[in-house]
Amino acid sequence: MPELPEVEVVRRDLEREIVGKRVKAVDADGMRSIRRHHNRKQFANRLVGKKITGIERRGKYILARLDGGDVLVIHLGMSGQLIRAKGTRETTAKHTHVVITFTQGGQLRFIDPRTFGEMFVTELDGVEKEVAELSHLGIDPLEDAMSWDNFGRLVASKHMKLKSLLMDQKFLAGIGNIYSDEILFGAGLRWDRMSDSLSGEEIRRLYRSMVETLQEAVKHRGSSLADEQYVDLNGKPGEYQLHHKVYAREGESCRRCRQPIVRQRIGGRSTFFCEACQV
DNA sequence: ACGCCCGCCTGTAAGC
DNA sequence: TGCTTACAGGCGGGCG
Repeated sequence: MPELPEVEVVRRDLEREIVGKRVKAVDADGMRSIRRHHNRKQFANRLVGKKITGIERRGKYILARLDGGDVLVIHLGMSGQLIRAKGTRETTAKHTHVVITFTQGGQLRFIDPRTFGEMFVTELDGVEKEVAELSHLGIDPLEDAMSWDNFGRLVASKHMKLKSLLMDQKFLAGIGNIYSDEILFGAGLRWDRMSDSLSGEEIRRLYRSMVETLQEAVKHRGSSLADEQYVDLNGKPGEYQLHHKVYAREGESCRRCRQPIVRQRIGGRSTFFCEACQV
């Protein structure tokens, strides 16, 4: 369940590790992970011989720019991992779907048991030079700086429960189940508060909590939970789970008021919050 | 316009 | 012990 902070950690790792490298070979084990392409050869052909010139992020998507203008887009889905390998001799993990080998040696491997993730190569579109396939994405909370009152106007323009709004990728790109709960705790707001009911003070708290929570999570290299797969490019788990205030803490005492954290299931998903601290 | 369900997936763990 | 069921949940699509 990599969300914005986990994807940002991997982006930074990739920036250090693969920028400047040239693709020598591409192996894909089937079509599931590269489903936007016609076949494996077509996917490989758009990568082989290309040099990686930069790594960007849009919400939960990683964009690896290639010389020649194309972009390799990567989404980790629920269980995707990008892992650096020294070479072919390193044992291949189960569910490895794509292996990119560089001319300078070294590999980038895409491992994804649940196969919700994907990779595709596309061109940059139009004057804006954007990825057309990602044009539906909303504001990136860390990349697209904006004033809190502008944020407030956007929030108030919707009539949605706060958690749904935070997780709506068309509105804000990058926030999922873990960080929406953590952000709302930080803001002292319940998940089911309506977005057009917030006072100026509450808007400020929400905006501040969103930015600070995501930044803190990046600092601690993201969240790795017992039942999830997230690790960085070197296979190392994150540590932000140790700082979670509510997520996966049902029955444990609130770090602020000592009352037990409550779990509610909404639409098949778990939501964690403190009934005393969040109003 | 929004809420909610489904289908896509596999690994893990709890329940019978 | 071994099978079945629930759960984890991002995302797109469909329906009310």
